[in-house]
Amino acid sequence: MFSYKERFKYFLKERNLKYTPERKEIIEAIVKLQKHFDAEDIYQQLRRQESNVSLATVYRTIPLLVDSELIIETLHCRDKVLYERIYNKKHHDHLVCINCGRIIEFYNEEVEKLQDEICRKYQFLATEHRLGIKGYCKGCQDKLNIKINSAKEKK
Amino acid sequence: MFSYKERFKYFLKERNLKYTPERKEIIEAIVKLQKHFDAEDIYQQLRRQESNVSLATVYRTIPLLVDSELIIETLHCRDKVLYERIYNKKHHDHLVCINCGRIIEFYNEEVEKLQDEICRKYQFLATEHRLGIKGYCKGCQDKLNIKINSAKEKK
DNA sequence: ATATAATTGAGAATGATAATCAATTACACC
DNA sequence: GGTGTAATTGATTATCATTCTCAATTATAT
Repeated sequence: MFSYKERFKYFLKERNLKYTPERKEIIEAIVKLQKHFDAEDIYQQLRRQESNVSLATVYRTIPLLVDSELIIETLHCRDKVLYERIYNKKHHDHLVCINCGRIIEFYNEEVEKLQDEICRKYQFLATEHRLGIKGYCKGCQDKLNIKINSAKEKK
Repeated sequence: MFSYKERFKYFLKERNLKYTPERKEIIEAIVKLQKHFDAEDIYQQLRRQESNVSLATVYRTIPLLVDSELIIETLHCRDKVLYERIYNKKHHDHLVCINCGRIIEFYNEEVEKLQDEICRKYQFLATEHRLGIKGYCKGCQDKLNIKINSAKEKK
């Protein structure tokens, strides 16, 4: 199993692209980031590790990271695109609290199987799938005093 | 069962908001739009029906339409937010072709049940859920000569 | 070492959406 | 049916994430 850096290097070579110090530093930043992050988070992490890679380069590098399957676009949150690392990670889906922003990850084998079934039915070749459930986490339900079965009343 | 217009009127009254000619025209436009649409599509439809409602008002009205559960935000496509009507419509999910943009709608009872189960497990109160599968539709698979099991090679 | 295509940073451009504000208007109350 | 007031509107400007431009630089194949 290759490291993120090795995998990226290989991907770049495969496409006759260059492995630059900037790309190396971005990979190093990505690996340090936890959970979900956006372009600005990567940029901030670069600052933290004394790197001067520009935000433009961060934006330019993101599609390469996505294509090389090191990260994936997961959610849109407040007009921002959020990514997460996927290399050597198990696929999962998300529960997103619309009140506090908390993200709960889950994996359900049955859901995966059903998706395969659905794709077969429509002769669809899936490259990616995403199940996102939005609502209120337990904490916020209590805080807001929302009762089960009345989510629709609450805004 | 109320019409879109009646439902919206009622919603506005409930909140002490006004039922203006502009809002009436927007509702009329929404009802005429097929499938998925964005703010600009609503604006164009308004032009078609001789209405001069401004784009600003369209943007301002969208959250009201969402809150009143007449439309729902379905997908992000090329930096645009797409909506669709949901009042008196059955819930469904989407298969989105990343080559031609075609959207296939489907409904799967099992998936719905599993989602309820997952929410129960995490004590999560769902207000909305979305299952989006991206990939290649049959037509594009043929056109691009993509073989099943090699989606990952293709970009 | 050289050639060349890829890459970079800085800043300008884009484009969807949101905010501002003065003028207008719906509607609850009399 | 008038009145008062808070909501609404159009026009315009602002915002802000993301993309583009371009001249200068650099990685790498030969």
